[in-house]
Amino acid sequence: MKKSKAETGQTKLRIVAAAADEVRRKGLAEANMAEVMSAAGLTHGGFYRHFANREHLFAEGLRQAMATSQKVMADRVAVGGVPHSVKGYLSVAHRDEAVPRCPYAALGSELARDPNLGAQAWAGVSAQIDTLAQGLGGGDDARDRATMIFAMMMGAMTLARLAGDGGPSDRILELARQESLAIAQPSQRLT
Amino acid sequence: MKKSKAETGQTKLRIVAAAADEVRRKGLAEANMAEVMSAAGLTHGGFYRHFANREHLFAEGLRQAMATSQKVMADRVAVGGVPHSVKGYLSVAHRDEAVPRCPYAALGSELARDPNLGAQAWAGVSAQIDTLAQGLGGGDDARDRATMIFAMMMGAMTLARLAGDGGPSDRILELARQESLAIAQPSQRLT
DNA sequence: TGTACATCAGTGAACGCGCGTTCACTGATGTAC
DNA sequence: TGTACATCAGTGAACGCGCGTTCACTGATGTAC
Repeated sequence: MKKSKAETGQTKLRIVAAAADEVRRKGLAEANMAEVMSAAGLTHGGFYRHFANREHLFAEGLRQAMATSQKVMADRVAVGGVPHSVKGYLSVAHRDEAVPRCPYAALGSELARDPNLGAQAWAGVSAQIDTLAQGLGGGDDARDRATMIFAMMMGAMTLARLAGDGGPSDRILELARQESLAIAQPSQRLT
Repeated sequence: MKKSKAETGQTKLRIVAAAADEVRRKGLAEANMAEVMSAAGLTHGGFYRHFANREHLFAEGLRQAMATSQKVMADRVAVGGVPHSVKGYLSVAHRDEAVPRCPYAALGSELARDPNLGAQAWAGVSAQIDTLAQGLGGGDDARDRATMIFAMMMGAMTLARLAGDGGPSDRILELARQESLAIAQPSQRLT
C-alpha cells in the first residue's frame, strides 16, 4: 500500500515528532525505535523507508527538539524580554512537564559525553544564548551575561528535578529566577 | 578457588571502584558490566557472588562516586574555602578529565529522569551544598547562596563540555568562576 | 596439630531476552503509452 | 481518458547481536573433630 508523496512527508514528520518526544523522555541511550514508530501510528518494519538507521532517527529528533526549544525562547523574549523567558523556563510547570521541554536539560550530560552530538548541541545552545543576549540589549557583555543565565537555568532545572516536586525544589527555582534576573542587569558583576 | 574473606572484601572494593568509573564515563544506561569486571581483573561469571544484579552494582558505584565527590569538595573547602572549591570545580582540568569526576554533572539528566536515583542524588547534592554553606560562614542565606553556586557550577560544567575544549569553553568556565564567587559574597542579591 | 569435609570465590561456557535490522510480500500511487 | 506496469510506503515475521544472567565445575579456605 504505497502512499502519496504528501502523505509520506506527513508520516516522516510524525515519526520525527515522536522521536523528539521519546529522546527527551528517555534519553538517547534508552530511547526505543519501536515505541517511536507505534507513537507515530506505524509498525516498526516501515522505518527504513524513512531513515538509514536508529542513529539518524534520534539525531533528527534531537534537531527538532532543539529547533522547538529555540523557537519557544525566541517567542518568549519577543513577548516579555529576558525576564519573561527566565520565568517561563524556571517554572514549576516546566520542571514537571511529562516530556521535558528543554533538550539541553533533559540530555545535557549525555550530549556532553559525545563530541559529535555535543558540538551539535553547542550550536543550538549558542543560538539560544544569542537570543537572550539580544534580549539583554546586546551591550558589551550581553553575551557573557546571557551565557551565565543559560548555565544557571540548566543547572537549576537539573537540580530542581533531582529534588523532586516539593518545597525545596520550588525554592531552587525561585532562587534561580532571582539570580538569573540579577545577572541580566547590565555590568553588575562581570568584567 | 575460594578466596579468603579479606581478599573477597578487596575484590568487591575493586569492583565498586571500577563501577564508579564506568558509570561516570558512560552513563547509567550504557555502563557495561563485563567491562567493570575486567577492569577489576575478573571474569564476568563471578559477579553474582558480590551483587544481586546489574542495578545494584551501578547504584553502589554511583554511591561511591558521590562519596568521593563529597570528600573532594569538603577537603577543598577546608583548605581554601569556597573560592578554592569553585576554582577547582570550574577548572579546565576538571572539564577535560577522562573519567568525569562529578557524578552530578556526568549523570545529571539521567538521574533526574529516575525518581529513586534522583532522590539519592539529591541527598548527595544536599550534603555538598551544606559543605559549601558552611564554607560561606553559615549566615542566614548561606544555604541559598550555596545552592545557587552549585547550580551554576553544574550548569556551567555541562555547557563547557558541550562547547568542547577551546576558547569559548574556557571562557564559560572563567565567567562561571567569577559569577560563582560573586554569589558567594554575602547578601549581594538574594533576599 | 593434623586430617576430612563443607564452603564458596572465581572461571568460562551457555542461555535467553530485547531490540535494531532485514526481507518477502501487499496493494495503492503514479507514470508511460 | 483509459489501461498496463513499475514503484515504493507500510506490514509482520524472522534474524542476529549484545549483554545480563545462569550453571556446572574448580580448588583454595576455613571449620569440625
